[in-house]
Amino acid sequence: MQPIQPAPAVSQPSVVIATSTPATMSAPVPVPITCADTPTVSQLVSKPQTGVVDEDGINLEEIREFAKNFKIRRLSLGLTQTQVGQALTATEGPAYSQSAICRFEKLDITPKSAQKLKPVLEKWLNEAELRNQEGQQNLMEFVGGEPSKKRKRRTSFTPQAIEALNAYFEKNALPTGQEITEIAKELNYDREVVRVWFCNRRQTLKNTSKLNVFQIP
DNA sequence: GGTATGCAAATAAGG
DNA sequence: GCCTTATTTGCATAC
Repeated sequence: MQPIQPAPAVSQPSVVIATSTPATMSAPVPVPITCADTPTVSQLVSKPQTGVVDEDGINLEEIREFAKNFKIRRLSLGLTQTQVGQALTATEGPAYSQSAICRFEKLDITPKSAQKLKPVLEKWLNEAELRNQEGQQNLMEFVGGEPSKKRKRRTSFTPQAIEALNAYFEKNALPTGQEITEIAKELNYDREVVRVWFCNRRQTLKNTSKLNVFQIP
């Protein structure tokens, strides 16, 4: 079919934050170049100057408390993050992965996300504890439900597909609808998936070149 | 084998 | 419908 090309040399969007300074200069500020990075709950909560309530009126202290408790209660039920994630995907409400549970427990998420996730976890955990009281078997039934779900599963492109997409991108970063349809057909991916790929690719390209502007020569 | 995390796919919102 | 920009979230894999 198609011989795999050596490498299009499309430099990966590695976020290089230039901190390497000539030995003499001692930088008092850690790393000020963060383009619009929304801070996580844990970052905010560990900052004494910010109160317990953030700009959007989210009670960070309450979330921190709940997250801590959630973990304790989850472990008491003998459940893993993976199990909780799977169970959440089964019950109604949004689906979440093990990563999401992990990030919530660590508060490695924005206050907004935490605020959204908290009631979902709260409700689920209460239900799980109730089931557990009725017997271990009951809990396991509750945990192991059917998949189904809202958010589209993340597509994993094959290395060959990425290579091909990058090749198209280098020729034309903004393909027309018709072109997208053809590329999708050619590579055998959903048209929408391909369209979003181009959007994301343009975005990362733009962001990385923005970052480069700040790099010390 | 459970948890943490980097990268990037998917989504939200505004135009 | 499609774009951009900002953000959320999950797969894959390192720890």
